[in-house]
Amino acid sequence: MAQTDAKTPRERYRTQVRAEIKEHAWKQIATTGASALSLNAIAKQMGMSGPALYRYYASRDELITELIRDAYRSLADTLRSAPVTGTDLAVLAYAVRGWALEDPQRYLLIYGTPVPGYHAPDDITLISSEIMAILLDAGTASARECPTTPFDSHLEHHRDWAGSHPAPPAVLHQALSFWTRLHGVLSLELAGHFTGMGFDPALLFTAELDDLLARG
Amino acid sequence: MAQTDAKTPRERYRTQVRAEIKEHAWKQIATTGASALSLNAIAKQMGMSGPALYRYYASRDELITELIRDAYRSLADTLRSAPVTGTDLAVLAYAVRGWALEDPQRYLLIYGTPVPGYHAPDDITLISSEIMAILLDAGTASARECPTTPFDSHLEHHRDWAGSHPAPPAVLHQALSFWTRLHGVLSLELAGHFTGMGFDPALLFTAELDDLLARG
DNA sequence: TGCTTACGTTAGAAGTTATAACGAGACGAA
DNA sequence: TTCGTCTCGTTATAACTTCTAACGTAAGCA
Repeated sequence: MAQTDAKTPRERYRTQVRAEIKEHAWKQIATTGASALSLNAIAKQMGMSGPALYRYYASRDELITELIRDAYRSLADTLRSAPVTGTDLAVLAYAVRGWALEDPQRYLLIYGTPVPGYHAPDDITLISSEIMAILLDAGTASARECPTTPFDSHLEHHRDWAGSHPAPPAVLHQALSFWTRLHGVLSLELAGHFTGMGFDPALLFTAELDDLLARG
Repeated sequence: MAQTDAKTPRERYRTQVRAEIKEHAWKQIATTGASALSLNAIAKQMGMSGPALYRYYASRDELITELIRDAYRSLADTLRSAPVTGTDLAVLAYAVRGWALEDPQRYLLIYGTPVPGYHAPDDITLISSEIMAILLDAGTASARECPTTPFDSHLEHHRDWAGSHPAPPAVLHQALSFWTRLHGVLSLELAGHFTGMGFDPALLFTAELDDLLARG
């Protein structure tokens, strides 16, 4: 997580309290959602009175931003340490799904409805592109011949987001489809839009994934 | 919209004020998002003081529920009046996209991150299944032969959500994929996750749609 | 042994949702 | 027209929220 090996005892205490605050914040978010996160409630749970928290986080937004950052990093770490055996984009998909189901609110904190005014700091978009790079790596490894679509041609000249990654347009396209399709199923499932419909969301997830991998 | 032809002048006034409240609520949601909707602010904009609104809506949740209901109905109406010319599921897709871009927060109010405790009333799920029925109708009209997937078999015995609709499993599957894929692209686009990436979200939307319609 | 700095406290401002009590006025009926 | 009822909008209040300000204490450092 954060730098635990601080120099002064003060810094060590500080980072430990910050971590404890985030701990309580996650517990609260898991049950009430991020929009209902209350600094006051966290403070009371920790046995100290309201404004004390502002020594550690300048505002509620700063705490949430840190939670978002941690969530992104957790997802990136999960994907990086997924047992990708050569051509398996599917492993990444199930890693994402497992990570999302493990803590739905954590997934929704990243990919759910954003606050209109909010703008993510640069380091968060960095982690985001790190995640895309992992997808591109796996996609490149399992690349296969498939007809070029108009969107592929478009990506040929609009691939800034891929940075200097050597993946061809078809792989870029596959990574984007991978992202949007899995998010489509996952977000609707986590938001509860499938409840009561009767079918198994896991099977729809697998079906979407299979269709994506068999494309061409 | 609502019943404008009420009997007594009192009821007429009441429904008009309720409509005006929603009007202001939508304006506020469009800029600040639903989570920041303030009854007090609406009241002040309408020239009356805070608690007066509670004569018209028992709580903030009730107002938001009504907004969600209206949003669902608006989407259903948009789809029903879309110029579906026989085999065109694509027309429905662009109708959805147009409706979503017209007021992103309205789309996110329906398909965005829900409040964990919230449970939609029955009439809302009715409208939701009405929307699914429209998709199934269009899918049935443009049905084509395609290999049966494991998920199709699953849907054969888990199709309660389709009610008594005569669509075969392959069409049910297509409707679900239609829903999840378009939502995947749309929600990420509306949430701003594509900003700065350089490519055109509309083209990715079209690519996903084309791939869906060419499946088989 | 001090000095400094960080921490936690209480007090308070400016918001929010929501309830309670009250006055005024509009509506419907006699 | 007059009268009773019922609805509406008001103010006051409670219980929240985030966040700032001022103050005392105590821990760390020289």
